[in-house]
Amino acid sequence: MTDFDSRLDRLLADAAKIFAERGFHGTSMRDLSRATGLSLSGMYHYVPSKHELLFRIQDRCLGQVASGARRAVAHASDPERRLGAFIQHHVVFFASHVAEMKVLSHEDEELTGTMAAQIRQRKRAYVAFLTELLEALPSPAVRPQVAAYALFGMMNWIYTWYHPAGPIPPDELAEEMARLFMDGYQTHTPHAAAAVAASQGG
Amino acid sequence: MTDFDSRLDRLLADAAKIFAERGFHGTSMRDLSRATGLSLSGMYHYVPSKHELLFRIQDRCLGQVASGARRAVAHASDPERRLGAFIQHHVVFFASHVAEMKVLSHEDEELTGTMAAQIRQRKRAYVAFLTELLEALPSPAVRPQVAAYALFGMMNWIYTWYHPAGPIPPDELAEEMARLFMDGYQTHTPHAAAAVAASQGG
DNA sequence: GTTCCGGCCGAACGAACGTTCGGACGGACT
DNA sequence: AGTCCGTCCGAACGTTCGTTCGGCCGGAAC
Repeated sequence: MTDFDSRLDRLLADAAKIFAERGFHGTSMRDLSRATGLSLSGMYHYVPSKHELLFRIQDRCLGQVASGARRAVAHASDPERRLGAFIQHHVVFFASHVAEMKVLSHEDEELTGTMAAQIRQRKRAYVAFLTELLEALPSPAVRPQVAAYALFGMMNWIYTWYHPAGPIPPDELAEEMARLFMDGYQTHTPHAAAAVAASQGG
Repeated sequence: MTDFDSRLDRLLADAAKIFAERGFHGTSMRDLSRATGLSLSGMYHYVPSKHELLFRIQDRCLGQVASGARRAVAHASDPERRLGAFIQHHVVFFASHVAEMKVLSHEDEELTGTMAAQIRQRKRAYVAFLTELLEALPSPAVRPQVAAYALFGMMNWIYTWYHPAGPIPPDELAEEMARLFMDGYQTHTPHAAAAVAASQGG
């Protein structure tokens, strides 16, 4: 990796943090200048525009979750474990890349033209990937599409309340969300609830 | 209701629509002027600032969901039905007030000072209300707080993909989400799945 | 030792921003 | 007829925005 590339990476990471804090429109290039230590005009040697900065952040992050998910799912044998692996990976990845994932989730409609189209397409592919996992595991009551969006909502909402350094470790949160999605909050089917309780020694 | 108040209501509704489309920071007072038909300075007869406009939209909407939820829950007898009523109401309300609810969900960190504090407090109360419903209905595997945020995520994510006029009617979506939250996607407990399938004649 | 070039900057550009101000208009009161 | 007040406006305020431009600087190339 060249010197230029590593400096660019640093810029993207810093920018993601500020975008996550103040929002894309709420952040000025001067804010980024202050946060990165680069001068206002200096940043334009790494990126041709503020929008491209957002695009690069989103595109890179999307590539990382998607390829990570594919890798995680590949290791699992049956459809149910595959779905579990997807959830586990997405939640843990989210927790360890909060800024980028918040920017990816929250600044969804700020890009236009080609950049917007490319991000939209990659997002669709990622959603389709989950939908296929769900279709391989049909539910009697819930449409796969609805289930996919509901699950993404559950997981992506994380950035509004969850603190990775708080009392709940990321992998525990992932486990809890996987269980919630697969088995439900489960209060009115005592036998199933008891089975789950027994299986965890509680 | 005075003439002034009804005009203000109209302004808030129009502004909510534009805020939902372009975001708070992405919307200029000139955009709102164009959309409402009022002049740029004319709008300042109804509201002292752009931020107060956002606050009024959020505050009113929050009051409506919260009181609606209380009303819906009051009619239900047992804890499980109460939770179901809450979900049903929240989803259906969301679907019929998409713009306002999107602004309420998405423009969460744009207010400051007193206005931010007031909205934050009312939101906390609304979350607490759901958390109490969940605590009255303990789950063996999922913490009520996690369940509450997961459920809100599932429901509030709606604005990113759901179209009320599309193939899925709001009350059907609500039903599906309630079932998903309570029973889970349910594929590995055949007896429970079969029971649900039988109960709906499938 | 001179040239060259990538990295970086200060200063400035025109445009757009939220907000203000003085006044125009018209119906209700005296 | 004259006054008042709520409604609304055009024009402008100062500020901040994203972006550009000309040039400085230091090390590599010749």
